Amino acid sequence: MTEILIVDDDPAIRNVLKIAIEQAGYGTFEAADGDAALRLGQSGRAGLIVLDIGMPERDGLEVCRELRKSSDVPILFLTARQDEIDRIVGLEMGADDYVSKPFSPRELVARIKAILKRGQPTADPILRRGRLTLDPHRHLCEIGGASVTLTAREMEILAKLMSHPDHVLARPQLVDAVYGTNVNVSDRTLDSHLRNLRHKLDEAGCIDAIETVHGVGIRMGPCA
Amino acid sequence: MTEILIVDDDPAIRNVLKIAIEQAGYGTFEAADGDAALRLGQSGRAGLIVLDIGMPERDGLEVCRELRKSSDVPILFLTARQDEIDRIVGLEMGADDYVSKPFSPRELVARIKAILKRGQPTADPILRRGRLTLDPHRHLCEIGGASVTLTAREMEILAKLMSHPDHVLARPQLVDAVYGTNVNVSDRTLDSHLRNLRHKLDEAGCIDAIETVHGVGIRMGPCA
DNA sequence: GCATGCCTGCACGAAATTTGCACATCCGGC
DNA sequence: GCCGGATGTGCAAATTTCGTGCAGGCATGC
Repeated sequence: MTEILIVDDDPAIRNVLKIAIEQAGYGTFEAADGDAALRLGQSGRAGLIVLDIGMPERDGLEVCRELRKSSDVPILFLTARQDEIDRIVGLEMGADDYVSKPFSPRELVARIKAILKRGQPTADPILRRGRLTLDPHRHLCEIGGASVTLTAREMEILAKLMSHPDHVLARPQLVDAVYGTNVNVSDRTLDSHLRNLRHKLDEAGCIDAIETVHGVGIRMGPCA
Repeated sequence: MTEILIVDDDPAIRNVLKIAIEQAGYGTFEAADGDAALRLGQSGRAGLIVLDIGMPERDGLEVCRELRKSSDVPILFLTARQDEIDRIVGLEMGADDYVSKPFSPRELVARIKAILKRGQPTADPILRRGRLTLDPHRHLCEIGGASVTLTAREMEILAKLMSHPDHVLARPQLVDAVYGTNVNVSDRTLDSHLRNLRHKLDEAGCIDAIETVHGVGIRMGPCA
């Protein structure tokens, strides 16, 4: 049976959630603060996490960010204020959906079912690497919460690099990935894009994320 | 039947693991500390090892490092803290996966099945020899955890040597392996590369890892 | 039509590597 | 102990690979 982790600092709300969700046939377990949420979330026990954003100390966004480093568990956000919503609709968090307070239990359960039904295919393969997040499908890139504007080519190159973390990709491989085979583009062109990409990543704080291995190729570094 | 070695200093956790794993149809046997783990692990009886990182005395990382010198048995780490996770994701350890405490037995079993199913094809052929680890695909070289920077040629030569441990390779063979046949490079050139390689390995602590057999060729020594 | 942004890729300087010469050493056989 | 071939070493030229500044070509939006 799928188990759902409920995270909210308000016991009353936790209880409402618990009842609604269990009545829908899912198991539940709870966390009252960010730290506990993180610990339980990382256990892998949860098939989905209902996560309140507004919590003292470690808030939901932060918990989500941490969790995403090691897990792709679906997350459904609970939000109280409109401006919180703005912060999660972006890809930043890798949130799967959100529900505003006050919410109707019935709607909440419906959202949960929808998320679980669409199953694993978290649809868009969102690439993560350290503080760097890339969603090629939506053409979005963020570093530690700040969004970075990339051009089409930059996005393609970065996506290819990120989909093979740590691996050294030869220039021809990269060119093929971006332009398709049997296309003739100069190595200098690739370099130009790499330069722009590096510049942007550097500015956003990911210094030296793209490494050059002389005579071999390009590698996606840690992006600490 | 596949037998799984459970290593943890906490008897309670060992028991949880034992029950979960046996219920999944695997046999188990246990070790309560690093020394025992090493002894049992080297016996070759285990088809997989579940290894706790946080143990007094000889910790899991050290056990893994030792085991890797002589075995490719799959290892699933148990970790309690995030910073431990950081240390194993690198290639250094050759860990196959990890599970955070507290963990759900179900997930643990799922991970075990996944690892065993994916079988041997540990994907990238990673060369190991004593404290020396070489990953040609990632163009990474590590000695006892410290990374060593190699150039393209050095990497090729070392890879060739490591893929024939203890065998003496004639110079022509080495040259062919690196440059392809019917290429004309001076023996002095190979010597130059060997010199640089030796220098780097020495500095990193692997002294005399590359031996010369006068009149015959080059051999990859133990790299103690 | 014009401004703006992106894609390409040329020319050139900067670096990182590779190569191998000239000479010192070493090894093994006699 | 001496000799010739096999190796190791210091060094610097030759080569290969990169990064950068810059400019033309295009497509898009106004």
